[in-house]
Amino acid sequence: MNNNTQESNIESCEIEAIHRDIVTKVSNDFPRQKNLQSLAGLFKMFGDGTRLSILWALSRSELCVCDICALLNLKQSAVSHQLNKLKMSKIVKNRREGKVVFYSLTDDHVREMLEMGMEHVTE
Amino acid sequence: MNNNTQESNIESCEIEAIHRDIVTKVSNDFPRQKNLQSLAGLFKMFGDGTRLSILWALSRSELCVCDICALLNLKQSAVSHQLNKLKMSKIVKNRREGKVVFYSLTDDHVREMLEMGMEHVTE
DNA sequence: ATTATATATTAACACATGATCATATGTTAA
DNA sequence: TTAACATATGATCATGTGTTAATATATAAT
Repeated sequence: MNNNTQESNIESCEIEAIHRDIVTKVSNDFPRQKNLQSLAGLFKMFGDGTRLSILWALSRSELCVCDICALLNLKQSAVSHQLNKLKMSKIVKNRREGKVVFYSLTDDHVREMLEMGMEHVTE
Repeated sequence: MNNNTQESNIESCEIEAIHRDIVTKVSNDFPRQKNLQSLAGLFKMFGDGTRLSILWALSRSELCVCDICALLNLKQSAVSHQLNKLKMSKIVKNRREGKVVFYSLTDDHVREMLEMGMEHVTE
């Protein structure tokens, strides 16, 4: 009877109240903030047309910067900047061979995510 | 001998040249610009901490706006704005029940993508 | 009708982001 | 060393984006 009682199934939402049972349940196996932020950061890298094109290309073959520029018709500087971001995010890696730097995906997870996403879009 | 010949495996990159054979190969089964843009748009929705939290919550249970606010400790306005974007992107749908509006994921693809991404992050 | 509650919308602002240009760095060959 | 080339980096600018406060709308109860 006192107001500490958590009454569920009552649809009042005065300040913070809600369907408390459900919220509690969802709240229990919720990812750590840290992981959610990382995940958002990962998705963010996929969330730009230029980067996504680059990633798709790299999912087909290792490529040098110049290849990517030609393939996607982008300025070298733009490509380099985006590759740097992708590298910071550990999504791509690179190796130098003389003057040329080759980029490739760090692992197959990325490829899978691209393809799963593409399914969603094209279905 | 004339300069129309496409010499591959020659590492010159004067203006647009490159490893032309590889570029051509990659270029062939490249997604349509339209689809790439859609896909980038989809990933962009996942690429924000607030939205991602909301989506993760919704992947566990249908929730009303108020539930989400309480669960994630966010302002109602912020939640409403992000839910609107997610709805525009066809990632979530909603139904009204009296004063309360319940949101849920439109399909299971989203859940799969979230989990696949989380694997990548937590491994 | 009036009130209370849940959600949506608008405008404003601070901040993040991508493209570009100019320039720097690193590598090879002469 | 110098020249040529591939790539990287820094600064700038225009645009995009998330949050907020204030307000509007919608529904239900009195």
